[in-house]
Amino acid sequence: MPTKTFFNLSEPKRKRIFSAAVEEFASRRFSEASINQIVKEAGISRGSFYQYFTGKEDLYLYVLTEIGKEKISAAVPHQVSDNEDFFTAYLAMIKDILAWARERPLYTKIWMLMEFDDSEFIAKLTAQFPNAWGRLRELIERDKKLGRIRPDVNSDMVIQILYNLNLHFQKAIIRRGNLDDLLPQVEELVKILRGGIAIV
Amino acid sequence: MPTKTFFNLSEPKRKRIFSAAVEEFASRRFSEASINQIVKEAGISRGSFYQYFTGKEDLYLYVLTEIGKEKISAAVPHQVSDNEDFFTAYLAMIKDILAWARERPLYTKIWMLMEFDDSEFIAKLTAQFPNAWGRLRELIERDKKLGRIRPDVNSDMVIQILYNLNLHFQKAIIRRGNLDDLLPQVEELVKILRGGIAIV
DNA sequence: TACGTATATGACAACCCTGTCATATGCCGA
DNA sequence: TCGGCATATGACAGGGTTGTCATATACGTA
Repeated sequence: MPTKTFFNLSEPKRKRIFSAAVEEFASRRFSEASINQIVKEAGISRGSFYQYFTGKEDLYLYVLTEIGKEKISAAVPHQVSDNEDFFTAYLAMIKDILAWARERPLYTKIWMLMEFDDSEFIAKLTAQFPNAWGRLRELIERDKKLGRIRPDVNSDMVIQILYNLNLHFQKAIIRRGNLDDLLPQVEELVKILRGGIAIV
Repeated sequence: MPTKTFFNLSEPKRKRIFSAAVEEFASRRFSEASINQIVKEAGISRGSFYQYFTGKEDLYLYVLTEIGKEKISAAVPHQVSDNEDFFTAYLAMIKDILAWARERPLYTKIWMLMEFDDSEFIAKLTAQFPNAWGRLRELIERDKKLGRIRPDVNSDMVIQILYNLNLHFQKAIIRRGNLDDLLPQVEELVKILRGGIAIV
């Protein structure tokens, strides 16, 4: 948690620091991110930084919290009804995420880099936050009971497939800003997931 | 390529350096690996290192070449016959990899860490080597013609699914060195890929 | 033995990084 | 105006990294 001193700062200054942090954390993994770079970019002195935050972890947590706040207030949580099956719910969710990725590419990149950081701190962090995929898992279980999904499939594996492919799509977005040909790909993925690829 | 001086060295000394390099490259990504650590472990001086190799890249390339030599001489390349379909071929490939991983855990870890390194050097390196996934793609195409795989599925998407899940498994292995529960997971993945999860 | 070549060495400069701390400046109320 | 508190600063120490280079030692041959 940032210090009282930090919150006493003027909003422009706070935003300057926040932006600098976002920029750094979106370009390097947490473990490689440099406080030096951040203070330079934010135009504050090294000493000041340690008067605002106890260290890099503190700042990172603050950035994540702020991003989370904005995301919650921005995203309209997708409502799932009973006659909407898992597949369409997933597609809707993906569309939400893709929209968010287009709107806030830096935030998305921070999230992505977090995925590829093996530091102790990041491991602990991701372990704490229960992700959105948990809700999706529940949908699979529900559809199993409703007779829409084969009860013998491993729900976790399905989530793993979707989660990792999602990561792949995000990577693609960041590389080449175009996301028009992405939705067809997701639809292709859903098609394969739904019916498999083998001829029986 | 290492210098003439390096190859003039006694075999024990060469092996000592090689082992130290393997150990370092198996515990940190290439970009994070430290020459200091390697020379310390190998018991040679910093100056000597630069008399053997032009730099870290040179050493890394040498290590990869040596590993490649050993792999080629050790692994019996898996032969794919016509009556063996894509799924069993894929499973066989995974089993080969797992066997190799058990035999040479450090080499496998080097290969895994390479996947998660975004440095320029590693990007160029992996771009050069045509990967095993290309061959797998050909198998899918073949099975489409043989009427084993639905011709309307996107082969690239199938490869993407396998590749990204593979990446995920790698990550899990790196985090907690256990690879015993991997095969069941891969089998579950194949099951889903084969027949899908929906009830029609 | 003596000399030239091959090999080994670690100090060095240069460049990163972090966290601290004595000092300086700003601000506000008495 | 003056004191006291809040805030800002950058030099500093200590740690890491890399690549170089003058020097020292070993080795082999004449």
